[in-house]
Amino acid sequence: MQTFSLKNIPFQLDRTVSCGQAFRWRQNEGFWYAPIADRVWKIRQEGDILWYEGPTEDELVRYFGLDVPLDRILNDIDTDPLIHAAIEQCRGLRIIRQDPWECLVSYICATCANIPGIMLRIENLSMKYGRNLELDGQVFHTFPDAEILCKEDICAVRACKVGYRDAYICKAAEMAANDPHWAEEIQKLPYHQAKEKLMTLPGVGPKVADCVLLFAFEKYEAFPVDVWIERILRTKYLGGTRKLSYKEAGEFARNHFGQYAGYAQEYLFGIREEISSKGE
DNA sequence: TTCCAGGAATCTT
DNA sequence: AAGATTCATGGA
Repeated sequence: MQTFSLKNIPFQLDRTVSCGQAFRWRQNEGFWYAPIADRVWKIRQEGDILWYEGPTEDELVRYFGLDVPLDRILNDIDTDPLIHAAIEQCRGLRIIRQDPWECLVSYICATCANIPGIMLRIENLSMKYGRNLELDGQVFHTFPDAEILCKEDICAVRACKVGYRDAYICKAAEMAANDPHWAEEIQKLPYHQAKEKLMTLPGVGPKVADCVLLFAFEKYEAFPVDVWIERILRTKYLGGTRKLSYKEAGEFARNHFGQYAGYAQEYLFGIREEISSKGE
């Protein structure tokens, strides 16, 4: 087991892995476990110490974005009382740098589903098509490569209970398998062009594209607007009754929160239940 | 049972 | 350019 010192590095592991941005982390006896790429990662936080095994230190820092100047970003987006409260409550929540392929399929599976439902679908796909890994007597499954999924029949994929998303997943697999450099190309593009390119895939609309850009491509202008975020913007920021269009919501947010609007989105998402249950 | 969920595609106005 | 409908599934 290795250690990493978080001195002067704000980080909350629990919040970061359980806030709904990544779908494969599970807690067991004080540790968080997840299959990341080809290995199982095991990690826990005690104050400003991380205990971990699985990744190298560089991989750990990169995945959790520990090299990102979080305090500076939070200071930058801290433009009103509500986001201020979210920052107070969630400080240390970081945006994870996920694998682009797994992230893409995950958010294709995320449409019209709650977080437990998304996790189930990802797990089903991985159990059926991934490879087995084991740690501490627990079995994990790698996320299936595009090269594997693109050879699958739509019906076989559908058996993973992905519903109408079956064809979308197969199409995405075909794209990724035929164009191994797709992710590098997206990475190079500025936000709006990267988004347009992702949206050429069936099953990838503005919301899914924004999630993938934010959680896998470090495009922090991306501001995913789901039903929760739309409700918060409408009732707490714009005081309106009319439902906001996706474009309106995103433009307002980027204008209001600035270049790190994506972080603001994740912090507001982090307190979505509290906001919604305390009445309009 | 009913309603809802990190929506998108397709059809109607 | 906006609305309404449909899609499939599981959680609450």
